[in-house]
Amino acid sequence: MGCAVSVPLYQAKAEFFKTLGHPARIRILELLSERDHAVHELLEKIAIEPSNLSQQLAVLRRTSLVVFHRQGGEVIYSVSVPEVRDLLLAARSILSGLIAAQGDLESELSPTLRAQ
Amino acid sequence: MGCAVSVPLYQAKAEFFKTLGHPARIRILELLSERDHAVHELLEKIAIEPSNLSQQLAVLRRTSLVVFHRQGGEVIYSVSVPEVRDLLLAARSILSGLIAAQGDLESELSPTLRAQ
DNA sequence: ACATGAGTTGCGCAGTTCTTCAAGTCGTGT
DNA sequence: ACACGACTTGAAGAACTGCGCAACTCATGT
Repeated sequence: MGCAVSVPLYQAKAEFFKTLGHPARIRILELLSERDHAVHELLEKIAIEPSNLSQQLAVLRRTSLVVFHRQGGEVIYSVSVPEVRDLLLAARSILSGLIAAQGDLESELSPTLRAQ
Repeated sequence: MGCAVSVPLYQAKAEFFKTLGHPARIRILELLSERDHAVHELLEKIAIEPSNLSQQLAVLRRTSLVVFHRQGGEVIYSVSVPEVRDLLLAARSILSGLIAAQGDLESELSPTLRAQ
């Protein structure tokens, strides 16, 4: 493949991970990877202001991780890249490994974090 | 879901992705997932200030993604969680999908962004 | 035409993160 | 004991994000 990309790949990767680096956005992607949701449905399940939700959706749209379409009065979002689900799962497994390891160390110091 | 958690999992995930959301840190992880590196070796391959590199290493250390040990005069870093490699690969494949898709659309609209 | 529910956008402030410079620590060789 | 290379830490300003409020758009129902 010809292809030295001029926006170096590692920078694109960083951008990509940045868009995943926010609790609300993670939550949204998790919900959408179960099934499509209208904005007001997301709103019921994620406790944030409508405008805030809208902004987070805009971030996800900008990186094309989600797409939307109108249907009657509502706007329906869906994940555009199904593999995102795998990525989230991979992250969870790494994460639980890390937490378990730290838990071992910290269980004496701060028992607070343990239960996941 | 049994599981009300003190640090909700999706928040921990977001934190995790945040630590991946920086070009230098991605670069470091990529290099370390090939083989262990001393700091000055990383410095040769990543064009940033020593102190900056050190800070980014500190971020990765804080989340336990890397570990280090001294050996003579140098400090050697290694990835502590080998699965990180898979995660980076997964990200790359999603990313190249996205870039390919966007490239198709944008090549006619804004040739500006392309090479870069 | 108007009101209403569903979403989005613009803006300003508060809080974070990045980056650089200067100063500090820790080993090794002399 | 001293100097030097290899790193790390601290601090401060710039740059960026996140959040809520108010204003706006758009489609539907009356």
